[in-house]
Amino acid sequence: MEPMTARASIRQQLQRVREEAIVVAVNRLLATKGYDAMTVDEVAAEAGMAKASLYKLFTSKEELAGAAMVAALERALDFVDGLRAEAARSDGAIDSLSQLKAVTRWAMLSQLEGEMPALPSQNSSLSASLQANDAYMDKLIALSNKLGIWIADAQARGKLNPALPAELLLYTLFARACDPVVGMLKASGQYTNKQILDWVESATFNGLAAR
Amino acid sequence: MEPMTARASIRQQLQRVREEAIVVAVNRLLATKGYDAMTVDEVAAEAGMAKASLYKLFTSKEELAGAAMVAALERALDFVDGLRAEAARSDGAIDSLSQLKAVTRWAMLSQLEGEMPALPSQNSSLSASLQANDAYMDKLIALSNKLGIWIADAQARGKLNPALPAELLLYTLFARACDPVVGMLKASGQYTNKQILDWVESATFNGLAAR
DNA sequence: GTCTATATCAAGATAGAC
DNA sequence: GTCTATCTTGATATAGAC
Repeated sequence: MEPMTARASIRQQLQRVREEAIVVAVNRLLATKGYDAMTVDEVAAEAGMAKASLYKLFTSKEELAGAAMVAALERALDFVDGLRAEAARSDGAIDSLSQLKAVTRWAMLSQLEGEMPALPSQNSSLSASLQANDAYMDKLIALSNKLGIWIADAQARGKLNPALPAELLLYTLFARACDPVVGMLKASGQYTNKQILDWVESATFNGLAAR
Repeated sequence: MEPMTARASIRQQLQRVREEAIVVAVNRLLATKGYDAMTVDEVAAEAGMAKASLYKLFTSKEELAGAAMVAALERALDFVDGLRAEAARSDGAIDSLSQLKAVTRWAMLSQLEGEMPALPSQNSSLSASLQANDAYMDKLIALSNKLGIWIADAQARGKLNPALPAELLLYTLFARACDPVVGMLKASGQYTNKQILDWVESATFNGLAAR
């Protein structure tokens, strides 16, 4: 009996490694080309296996995208939790606005490095399947809740504009994670990543108008 | 000879009407579903003709999209020219920042009404063909130049943040025309169009942070 | 369990009748 | 000039050998 479970465990680990390779490939392709332009052939090639093998682990292209989106949300949640832990250690020296700015910068940097899968534009066939994906929805709601707490706090303290609905603030932060402006500035090739992040952060929180 | 030219002119007008019906249909579909999800069958159905007839007037799906994008840029240029005329009449009472805000609101309202075709996300097969489309590029550059003049003026007068590169300001205004936040707020169904426009305009120019 | 080869299908594009 | 019917292609998904 021991050998059997050991063998099973090894198999599971191998399978897990292959699954992760696939998810990484999907993530990169979603970030660079988007869902529609991504083909399953490309995913298989990049993950180093035949397409049929891939379909043993994931039953559809939509499921592939779902797994990559879940992984991206997990990274975001990890980052947010890291910030919370840091803030707890710093004993109140880090306010919620700084944390929101840090998440925004992290998301934009991920985009610049080709690691942030693009949000499904509404009406895509993808968005329907994502909304039916429990793992995805759970993570999305968890992330929204954690950001929502910071937003409410920042508004209550007068750091974020209290006249704006919290919903708009949340959506805007999500939108920055796949803001085309970031990619356009990078494509122009004249600026460093730090400049781009500083400017877009400034534009997001302080606005385009002079203060 | 007269009858022939008269007949030809009538034919041309009929053709033109049909072309416009097609462009309107493409525009609506691009605004609601995006390029990839839009099918030529849908376009033909919505324009009220067979697909083969449509292909007599436009040689490819990419050309369809190009024509719709050109029409959208022409609407934007018309609106901008209208603002310039108005400002000329008002004798300096309307400053460039107000004009930029007005264009932004107009673009977002067009989006809310399903009349603003979505910008091609980079790396799309569409963006390559658009960059090879002279009519499109001419209008795009013309619009960028006119907005660029307002931007430079507003920065020189200290109305727009002079620390931000003009390129970022321009890209940001274009991005607002297809900002997913606008659609998400509308989808929530709780807000009027005016509220949405006011809030997103405020977020864009004044920032999310309290002033 | 993995791969080669193939089925299936949707969508862009066209032929040919009228 | 317009339409019906068809071609063609590219991509998702699967069958079956090993």
